[in-house]
Amino acid sequence: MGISERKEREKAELRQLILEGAMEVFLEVGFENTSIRKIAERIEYSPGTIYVYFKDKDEILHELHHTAFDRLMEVMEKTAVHAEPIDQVYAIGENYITFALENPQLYELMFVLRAPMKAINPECEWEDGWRTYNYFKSVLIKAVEKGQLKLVDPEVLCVTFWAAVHGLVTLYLRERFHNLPQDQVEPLMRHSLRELVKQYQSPPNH
Amino acid sequence: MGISERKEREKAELRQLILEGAMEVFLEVGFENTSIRKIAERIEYSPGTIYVYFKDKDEILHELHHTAFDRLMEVMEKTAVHAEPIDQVYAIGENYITFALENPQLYELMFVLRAPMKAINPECEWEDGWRTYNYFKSVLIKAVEKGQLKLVDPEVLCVTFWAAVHGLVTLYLRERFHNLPQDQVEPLMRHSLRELVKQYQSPPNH
DNA sequence: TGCATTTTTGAACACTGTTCAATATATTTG
DNA sequence: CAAATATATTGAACAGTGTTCAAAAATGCA
Repeated sequence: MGISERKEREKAELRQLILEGAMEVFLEVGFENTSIRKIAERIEYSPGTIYVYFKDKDEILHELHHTAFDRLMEVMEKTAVHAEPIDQVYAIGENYITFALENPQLYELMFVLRAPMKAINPECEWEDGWRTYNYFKSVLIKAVEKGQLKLVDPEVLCVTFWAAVHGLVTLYLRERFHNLPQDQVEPLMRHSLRELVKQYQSPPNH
Repeated sequence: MGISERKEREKAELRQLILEGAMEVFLEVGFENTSIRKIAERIEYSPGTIYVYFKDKDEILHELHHTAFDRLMEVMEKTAVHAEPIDQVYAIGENYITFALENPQLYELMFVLRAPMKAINPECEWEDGWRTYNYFKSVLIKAVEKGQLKLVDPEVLCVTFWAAVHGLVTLYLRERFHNLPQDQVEPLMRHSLRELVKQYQSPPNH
């Protein structure tokens, strides 16, 4: 029976079409203005159809958040070209900021908005987030083992660095750096990050 | 003419009543579920009345955000009991985290949500935020001058510390620390902060 | 009391996420 | 091929949202 296989394929294709339309609308008009009706109109289906393929809007946003993580992971893995872990730490931080500033909507979906998290089973893990977290932590551990970072608990290091860059980009994206001269904000953010990592670097031993 | 004075007083009182009702509803049901109709119902007026006293919903949220800053400012100023600026830096950081965790709704209004910022004239300054920012910066400057913090540009110090604690609490409030053992998250956050400030402290001279 | 102002109202508009009986299409059976 | 069945899609309906504005109610003044 090749028919049921074709049907499954078609279902998967329509599901994908919905996600693509959703991503287009989302990137164009932002989270607050993305509606099911707009997505439906974009792909020329009725609003009701979308609910055959997705439980609710949160599930759609969770899927978009998932593909966003794939992109961030790519950006992070590119830093593996650096031979020294400490150089990779700097590179990950810089790329993280760049990613957030270049993809503000995606960034908010991944780390700010509540919606995509609501689609996650409370028991279950936040796999997407954890993948990137653990990648970064593994680099930090290597840097500590090589004596390039001070002997601080890697969990603490990881949370601190992550929170710092997350804080920088979200304060910026949500316009809380409004009073700083706008053309100096991005350099300031990047300077802040470099200085931060520097403070945690091991001092040259005598 | 005492009548027009009384009328003005009554108008101010109703405005205040709306804000109090709005704050009640907001704290009870959160930002996403706060509606003009619910506020109106709470104070037993019709929805239309609210629009006589406020331009739109954002203006109401901006007012709430304003009183929230008054509370945070109180909490910060209490740290002035510390004689040494460096002690005050630690205390401000700790109180900031405590404030955010005890008043999550208010915190999001102040530093996360877009709504209250939309009510601000784009030309104008974000006074509420700037008041607290400058207070913190002045303490940092004192700590640097006293040789308690390393000679880092106070602006960089200020942005870094602020971003770090903001990052910690927002990742927590938006459930991005979901995978960490929940009972260890708050201690971890506070540990992260202490370690951070420690790194920026001046080494003992000679 | 009658008139003029001010204040308050609530229906109406255009949206939102979501549901579900009815319709349309596609597949299988006789 | 035609009828019956199964699947897919629809769009009206529901309860909610922020906001507006003509009408109604309340108040002040002569």
